[in-house]
Amino acid sequence: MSTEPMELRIREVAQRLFFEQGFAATSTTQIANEVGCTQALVHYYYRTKENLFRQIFIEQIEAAFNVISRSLAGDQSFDSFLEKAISMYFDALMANPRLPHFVLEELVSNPERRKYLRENFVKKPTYAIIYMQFEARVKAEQQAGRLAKVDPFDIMISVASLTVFTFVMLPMYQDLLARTDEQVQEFIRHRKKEITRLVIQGLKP
Amino acid sequence: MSTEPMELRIREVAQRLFFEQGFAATSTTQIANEVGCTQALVHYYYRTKENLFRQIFIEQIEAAFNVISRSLAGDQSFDSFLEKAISMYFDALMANPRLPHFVLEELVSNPERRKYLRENFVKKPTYAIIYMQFEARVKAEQQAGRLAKVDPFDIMISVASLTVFTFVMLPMYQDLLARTDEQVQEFIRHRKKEITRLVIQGLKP
DNA sequence: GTCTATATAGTGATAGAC
DNA sequence: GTCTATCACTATATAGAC
Repeated sequence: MSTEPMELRIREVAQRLFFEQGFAATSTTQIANEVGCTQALVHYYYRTKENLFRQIFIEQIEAAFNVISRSLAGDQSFDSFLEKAISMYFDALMANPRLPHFVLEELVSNPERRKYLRENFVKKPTYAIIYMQFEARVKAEQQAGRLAKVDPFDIMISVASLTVFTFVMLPMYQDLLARTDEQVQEFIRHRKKEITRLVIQGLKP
Repeated sequence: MSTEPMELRIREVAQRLFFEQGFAATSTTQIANEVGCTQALVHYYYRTKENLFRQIFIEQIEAAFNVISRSLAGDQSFDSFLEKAISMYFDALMANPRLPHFVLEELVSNPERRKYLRENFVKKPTYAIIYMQFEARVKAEQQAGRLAKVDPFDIMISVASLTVFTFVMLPMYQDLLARTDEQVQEFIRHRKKEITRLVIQGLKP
């Protein structure tokens, strides 16, 4: 039996279920059952299911943006910088493998979530500045002839595609090809190495 | 007013709604409303919602495998081969931009769909042979020193990641950055070029 | 703070009239 | 082949007792 306050327990169980099943497929009744309380209590603390979801969603998006911000710091060579950034994404996501699918699915299928992302992150000067620093860095490398002439935005999208897809496809890999958890872990580590290699080699001038 | 038979009209509307909203978020009542018939008629023709969905899902998966099969034929240089394959995927998906999200989402969130994929495609000798031909081709190129020593499976996954993600992220791009349809089209064409460049450059020895 | 009970609305599916 | 009517179920949300 957990000793945590109910409000927190509800939220933790809700997060796990939203991650596993998505918003639509998770009911407040199921959350209550797994917590061991009544469905009314879920609504007592969070009023609506949407509200409960939003709190969890916001927290996860913030955490993701923090990782991205930190990954762009440092002044090593550009190759080391790319390697470190990709490594940080993979490490963060290995601790939370269902996060990419959860965030992606909600952003893609629900315009309200995109609106939230736009208002609270994309428009925020903090994040705009961070992207501009990345942009400047890329252009400097290109001026120096150390990097292929590729739009910085493309670099970002390509790294995101390769990283996110690795984790989104995990249920398929697990189901179709892997037998043990260790094999799945090994697949992730392998993709991390190959993606790093592909991107660095692919961005050579 | 459409002159097509009801059975077909129901299926077409259902496909559009499943593509736009996914299986869970689409009700047979909504399908009926948009067709202009009663909900009972949907069940008369297809008995269950699951059954209606499966017919559509199967058809789409088959079409996708056909494109993949055809993309692996030919005996040009490996670079031309990669370029042609990626080009075919993009052309097929530009005519059907919501397909990647639809198929991915259902495969990721529903074990039954993966089971279907496994039984009917992955296990089928036809497709196993096609993959082995691709594998042999890659290894030959590597023997000849024209290609980096990368697992053929990694090449497949990387191309899939980059291609699929381009289309899955479209609603976000549209919402956050693009204003017109033409800009979206241009984004897709741009990514097609950049992905082709990245993969070819990234696979150099 | 936690419960029981319930209002309200929506779902997939079927029976039976025409 | 298409409709109306309805069943059994589940959902979110709230009112009110303790």
